[in-house]
Amino acid sequence: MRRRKTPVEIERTEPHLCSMDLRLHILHGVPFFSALRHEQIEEINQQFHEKGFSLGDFLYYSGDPAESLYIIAEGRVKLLRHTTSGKDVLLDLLIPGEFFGGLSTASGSTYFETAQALTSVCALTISRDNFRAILTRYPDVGMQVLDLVTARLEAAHATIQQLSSQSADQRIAYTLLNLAGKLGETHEVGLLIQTPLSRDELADMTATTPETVSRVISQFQRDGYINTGREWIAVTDLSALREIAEITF
Amino acid sequence: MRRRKTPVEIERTEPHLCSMDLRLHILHGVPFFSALRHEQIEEINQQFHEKGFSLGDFLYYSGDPAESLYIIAEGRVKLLRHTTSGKDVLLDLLIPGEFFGGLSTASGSTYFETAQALTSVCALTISRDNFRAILTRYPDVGMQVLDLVTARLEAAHATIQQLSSQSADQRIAYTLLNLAGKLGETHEVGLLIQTPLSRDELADMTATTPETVSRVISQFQRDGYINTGREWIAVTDLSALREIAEITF
DNA sequence: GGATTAATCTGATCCAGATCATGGAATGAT
DNA sequence: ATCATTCCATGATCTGGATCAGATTAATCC
Repeated sequence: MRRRKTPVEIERTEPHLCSMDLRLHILHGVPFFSALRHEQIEEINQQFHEKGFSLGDFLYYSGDPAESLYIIAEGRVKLLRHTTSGKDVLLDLLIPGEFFGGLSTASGSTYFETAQALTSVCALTISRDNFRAILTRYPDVGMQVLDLVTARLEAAHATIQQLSSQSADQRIAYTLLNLAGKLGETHEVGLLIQTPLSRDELADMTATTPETVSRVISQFQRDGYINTGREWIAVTDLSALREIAEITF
Repeated sequence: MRRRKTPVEIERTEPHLCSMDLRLHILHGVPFFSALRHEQIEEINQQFHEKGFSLGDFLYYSGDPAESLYIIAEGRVKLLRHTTSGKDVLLDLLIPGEFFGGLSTASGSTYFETAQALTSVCALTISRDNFRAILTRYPDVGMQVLDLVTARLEAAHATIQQLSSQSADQRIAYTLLNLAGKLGETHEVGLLIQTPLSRDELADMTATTPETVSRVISQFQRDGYINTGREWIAVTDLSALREIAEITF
């Protein structure tokens, strides 16, 4: 068997569970639990369950009863919405330590988004009520979760601004910068976006089509701003992309 | 002097402060304070300051140091972002009892949006740190604020989906439904959107142009779905707009 | 009431990017 | 190694809605 040419190094097929050690390590690493002591984490750990998923599996669908909150222990998950026209809208791309799913009781009892595994995934789940009890019991944790949600709201507003006022190549440049910032790892081909990422998915993130993404990406490569291949992209010239995206701050 | 023809009934010019009675009444009415007892509200009231604004005044600009959180006591405020191309993006339209401004310490220390008065406004402000202290002290309040921010995030995601996948007339129909739901008051001309609302502003909310809004609005009126005039719109056929917006749930 | 100003409407033109169509290259299966 | 599949690149065409340009109408001012 030939070697794959992609520089992305992520397990993409087998589902798997995580060891108890990893679970505790993950929970310690979760930003909003970082202030808790080890015994508290161990106690909280009891309330979590573990679920494994393979590439392409759906963790849940939008419209399902929103009973659980998820934290990624390993792998990558995308949050998306389906539209009546069949086009998907990719809202977020989540990495280990991030939470998603059923958080609020106020906004109804079903998930608004669909969550799909981009790699093999190990996720920790907790019932919404148990999680809310933790937030109430440890106000500092609650405050950190609030800050995270606020940051996501800010990011969503930035996306709305992009969609409202920027051209396709600007939105793509902006999205690549975001992804590079969140998922980028230094690599010989450039700042490699460590997630399998197709033209289709990039189109779903930027409200464009795969054809447009392909054209823009090709141009970026010709201009020497990125390196790319089948399902991978690496940024080599951040400042050029920043200029295109008109990020001046 | 002739009477204005607009059916919208909102004080649009003079700034004004609110009486102490109104302040307490407002704070009691704020959803996330509703669980607090009167003495607690009175104590919290001490930490708020009062600011009056007239139509068009800016409460703050994006980029200003984010020191205060605002709660509207009276009037209407719009949250917007400026773009390099000069086009504004209108992100939210706030009514009495809603909060905005500096909430999180995590996401930097400046406002991400600009807040502008659509009417005369009386706003209550509190320092970010004092507000966060309240949230920590009363975890139930914190949880309610978290739910509100989560609901806003969900709304922002819905907007992203709209912008990504729907046509201009669908987005306009959707926005009118949203506004009617939030600001609509029963009136002889229909479900009147109780806020001065120009074609320009509607364009800034829907990522279109004033010309397109005008054409679509005119068509909606010809179709008998709405009544409209200079800076006002009233919805007469919600279900028709829902069908256009493809809101099937 | 008439003038002035600002919001709105409407037509004509144009273009970014969607859509349609096809060929090529990387991957996985056998 | 070969084939089948999936992803990607690129050309040709089409179109929704932006842009440009006036014409109308409502509100305010005097």
